Amino acid sequence: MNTSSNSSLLKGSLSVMILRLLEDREKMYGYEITQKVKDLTAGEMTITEGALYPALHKLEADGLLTTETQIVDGRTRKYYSLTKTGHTEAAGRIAELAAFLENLNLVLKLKPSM
Amino acid sequence: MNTSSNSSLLKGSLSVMILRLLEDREKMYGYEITQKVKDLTAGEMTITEGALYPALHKLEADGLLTTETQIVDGRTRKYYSLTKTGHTEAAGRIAELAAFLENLNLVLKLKPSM
DNA sequence: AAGTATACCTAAGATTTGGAGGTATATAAA
DNA sequence: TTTATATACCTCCAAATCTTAGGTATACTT
Repeated sequence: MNTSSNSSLLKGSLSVMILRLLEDREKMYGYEITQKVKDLTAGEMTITEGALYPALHKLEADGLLTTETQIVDGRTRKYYSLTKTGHTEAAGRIAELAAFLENLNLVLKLKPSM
Repeated sequence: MNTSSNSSLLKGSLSVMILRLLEDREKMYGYEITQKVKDLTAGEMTITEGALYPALHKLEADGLLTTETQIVDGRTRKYYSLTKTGHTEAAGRIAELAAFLENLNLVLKLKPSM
């Protein structure tokens, strides 16, 4: 019965998105990531915090990210950035996702970028 | 530690692939689906049976597919085809996945179809 | 006789995600 | 002044989907 909520992520894509964003931006904090994704997708994609923070913590635990906490305007920000391993892994995982997406398109026979 | 196996599916994409294949083909049986996907992707994508059969059963339970069993060369084949609801739902879910993929590309900033 | 291809299936465990809930500060509105 | 909104972090539970591993059985090839 579930028409499958249009907002839901494909499981596995979130951590790759995080890695990809951090490739471009040096360092970002959690809330910033949610806003950036919302911006990039014109509000169509929402990263929920219940998914984001566990994902960030796992990437950190796996040694791909390091953190640095700052207090800005009285509020705590926890900045994440790629480690050396993180850079390498990011490249690999992004390539892997790209390959998967290509194959997925072959099966779905969707027009390029659609 | 897990470099995330390159063969793994993005969770949620399998059922849409099944629906998409059945839009084109009228009816297919499980084993045929695994081979078709392998064919379309030059062997790069493998649908495991442990994922496929539960997915088929769920689609059937949700009323999107009906089955028809035939015995061919002494072996049982269970053919699946889209119900009327299945056709409608297929269109919706494919469009939804396409929209998600577009947004994902916006975040990943990948070249079209790559 | 044994292995491979065909053809179906299930069960256990891991992973990921969404939703709901919680805490706290700053600022704007009522 | 109180309330709502935006910023900013977090955790727990339940649901869903997948991988791995196992099972059964027939047909064909070696």
